[in-house]
Amino acid sequence: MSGLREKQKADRQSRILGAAVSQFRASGYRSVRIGDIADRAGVSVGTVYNYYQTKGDILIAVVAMEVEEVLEAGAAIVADPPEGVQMAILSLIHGYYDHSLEYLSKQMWRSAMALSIEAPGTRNGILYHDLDRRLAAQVTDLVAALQTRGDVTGDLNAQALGGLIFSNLNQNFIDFVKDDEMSLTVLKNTVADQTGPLVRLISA
Amino acid sequence: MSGLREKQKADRQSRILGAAVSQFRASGYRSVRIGDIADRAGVSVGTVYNYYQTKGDILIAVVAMEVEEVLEAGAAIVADPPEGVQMAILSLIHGYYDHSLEYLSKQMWRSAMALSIEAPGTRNGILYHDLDRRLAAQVTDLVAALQTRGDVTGDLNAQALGGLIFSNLNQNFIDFVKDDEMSLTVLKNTVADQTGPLVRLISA
DNA sequence: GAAAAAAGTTGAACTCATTCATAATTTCGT
DNA sequence: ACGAAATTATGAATGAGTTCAACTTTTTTC
Repeated sequence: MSGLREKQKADRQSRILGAAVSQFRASGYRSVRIGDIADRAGVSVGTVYNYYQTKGDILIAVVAMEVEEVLEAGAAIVADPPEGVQMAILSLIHGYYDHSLEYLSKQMWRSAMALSIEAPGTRNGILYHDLDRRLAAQVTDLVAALQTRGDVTGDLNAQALGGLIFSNLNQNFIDFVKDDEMSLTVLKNTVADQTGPLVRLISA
Repeated sequence: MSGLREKQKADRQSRILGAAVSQFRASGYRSVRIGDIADRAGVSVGTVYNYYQTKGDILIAVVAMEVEEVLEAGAAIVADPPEGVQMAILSLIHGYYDHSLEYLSKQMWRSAMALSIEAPGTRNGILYHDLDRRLAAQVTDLVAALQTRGDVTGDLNAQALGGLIFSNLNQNFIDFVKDDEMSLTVLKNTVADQTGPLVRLISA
């Protein structure tokens, strides 16, 4: 008979998250009030705070879902990269970008990024940073895999190259979410342009 | 007879900015209340809002001071770059980094970055973005100058290379301000490691 | 099965950025 | 120099995230 409480908890947690996500997407993170989320989830304001420490926590939970899926798709590419350095690297990056708006809108990404930058020491900031770190590591893994396969010059530092490529794809993604008018196509082209020279230079 | 008002205005504006900067540096942007700034500046809360539209405006005003000076120092390097691609690029980057904490603390940078990301369409966001854009353009200018001098392979796209280098120095700077423990030395070393391979590859 | 203990829910109260109607001050016309 | 007009200063009121002491519900104990 100890299952009731757990069931109610899981139920409430998912109602709160669901209410939050749909309203964040519809009206933007900022303009959704905790009271709105509470109403839609059928709980009180205080209860929302029993499940998520801050409003930002709810947002970061969504980001985590998104990035976990992105990482999973990326792992498949790293395990068996397409032929050609350019193709391999770009398909990883495009995989990231194409999935990025599955759960989150640009506005939500902006708020999440802002949160993680302003409060890096909080649970949220750390969580976000860790996701970033894992993405960067995955890019490095891909470079290393291409080196092993002989596609990338062996004497180059995979760590450094991975960091360089990741910082570029990340920075361009930031520019993308900052500009509501910018399309995924433009984002991809910009990154292709910027990593293009590098890719040609490192190809064995 | 029409000078009194202007003098008072200039005086108040600088008192407000001064009060804000010293308190931001001492206690961090977030924990300083508008009332604290008003008290220290000898004006009312409402008056602070007559001079700056939001709390963030005050912070961005400081960022602008900082970056304008950085750009000025950078222009001198672009006009007459040190010998060697590595040296030239790193001295520009180091110039940026070394000046970056003149007026702003890491905490203040974090808040400013968060502001600019979350609200890119506001006056503040646009201002910040413009400063970023000018920094990226300066890096591109340096690459182009090095190409003209024959230090960098001529057939490479200076715009793309500049973008790549800038995104990397910017991303690493973000990591730097996010980590209170990280020293300027570590920051410089990381960037040197990551741009190193690239620099070697593009040297004529 | 009832009462005590534990866990969870609630919404009013608190803080702080921002607004706005009113009051004070400076400037201008005569 | 005086009153009207324009500009600016003021701080109480508003709105939203967050906290917390009192109240409910679930679980455990006997």
